[in-house]
Amino acid sequence: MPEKRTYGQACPIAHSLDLVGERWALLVVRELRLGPRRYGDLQAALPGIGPSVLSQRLRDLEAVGILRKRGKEYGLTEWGAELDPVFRALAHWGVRSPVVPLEGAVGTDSMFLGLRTFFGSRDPQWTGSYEFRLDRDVYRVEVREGELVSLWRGRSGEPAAVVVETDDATMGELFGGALTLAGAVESERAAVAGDVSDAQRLLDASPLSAVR
Amino acid sequence: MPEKRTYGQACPIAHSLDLVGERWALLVVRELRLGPRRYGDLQAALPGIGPSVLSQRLRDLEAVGILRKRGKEYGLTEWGAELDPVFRALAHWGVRSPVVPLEGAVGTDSMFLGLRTFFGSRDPQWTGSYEFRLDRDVYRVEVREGELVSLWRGRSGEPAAVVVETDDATMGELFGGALTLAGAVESERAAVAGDVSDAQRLLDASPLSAVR
DNA sequence: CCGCATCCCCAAAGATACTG
DNA sequence: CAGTATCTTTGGGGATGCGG
Repeated sequence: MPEKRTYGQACPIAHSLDLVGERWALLVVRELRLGPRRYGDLQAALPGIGPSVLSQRLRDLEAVGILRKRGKEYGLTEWGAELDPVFRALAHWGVRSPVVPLEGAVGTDSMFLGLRTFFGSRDPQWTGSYEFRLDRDVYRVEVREGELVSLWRGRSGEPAAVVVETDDATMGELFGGALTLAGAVESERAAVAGDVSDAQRLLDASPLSAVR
Repeated sequence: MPEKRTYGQACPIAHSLDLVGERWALLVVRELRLGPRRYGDLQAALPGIGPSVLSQRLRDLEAVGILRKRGKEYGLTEWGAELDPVFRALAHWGVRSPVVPLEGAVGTDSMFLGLRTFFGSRDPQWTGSYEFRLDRDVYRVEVREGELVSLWRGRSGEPAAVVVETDDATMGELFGGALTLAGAVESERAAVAGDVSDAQRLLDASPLSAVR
């Protein structure tokens, strides 16, 4: 039995990289940040990973306690979820990259993860709950006293104050600022139950354009 | 010419990993966090890396603008230095790892990087400058109004208020809390010019034991 | 010496096929 | 759908060598 390949350093950074530094590992974890997913979901979200590598990563990450398999779903453990600051730091650094700009289609997960990462508001007056029903997934967002306190895939217990129903493409335009929610409702590309301008506020709270 | 291997995703996290996600890449950057180093220094600090991989990483990291070669020294660019929050996040996560505890000798760089990462003090009264002369390297630390404002390898312009001269091993014990600076001076394992208790305060400001 | 390039070998990743 | 099995390709680890 060959022993696992490691950097063999006492440094906590090297240790972290021993755990999540393998190719694809952090991207697998990223896919679970908004909630549990199944094997097929991960494979679809990570084009190019190949089934054997995905299996390997899932096994490794579970072995060290970053994720746990429950039935057919893989979900982050509490400790795995604590990688959040790492993702935040990487994302904040990455968007400032002078290297060839990012291109390609963004999935809906990425949009909401971007909201979580770049959410900016300290308005203590602002409290609200939002639900976005898209083509495939539902996202639930909770803002309390100006802080984004929770953001998950899938509907939550109690109903949200504002419910937005639209398709993935329109959602992208809404997050990108190319379209306002009022405009989308006007052209019947979105339906809203609740306060439209309140939901618009949430869309504006992720200053993606301001960062680049 | 085969085009570079990339995750090919628009996500800023994936993009970051395209830049620093290759094996050894982040550890090379880590070695430069306290100041420029030469090829041989890096090779010595990264046992097992192998010369070709090190060359490759240095070339790649320079190509994307994370580091720059000046004469024989490799140093971080401003953007490269902005990876600091990533290292902080990784270190904070890594020390909480439930996996087999870190073992092995820690270099002096790691000790001072630990100080930078886990420095905890908000005492606005505290301002001071410190120089540590060890076996091979000199480290310069600056605290202003309770904040660690600078920490570099090599001596700085003006002389520090407190100068500690000792060997690497003793320094490790000092940071680990196994030995007090007063005790080290007593047993002639360290020599101090300036306020001993002031320097001790700095050593105590990195609550390594409190973290685990 | 130091800073690499070269070579060889193995382990990990990519691609595809296949099975419960 | 959820993976395993197999094959090929690529990249990393380690030793050696060579030029400045």
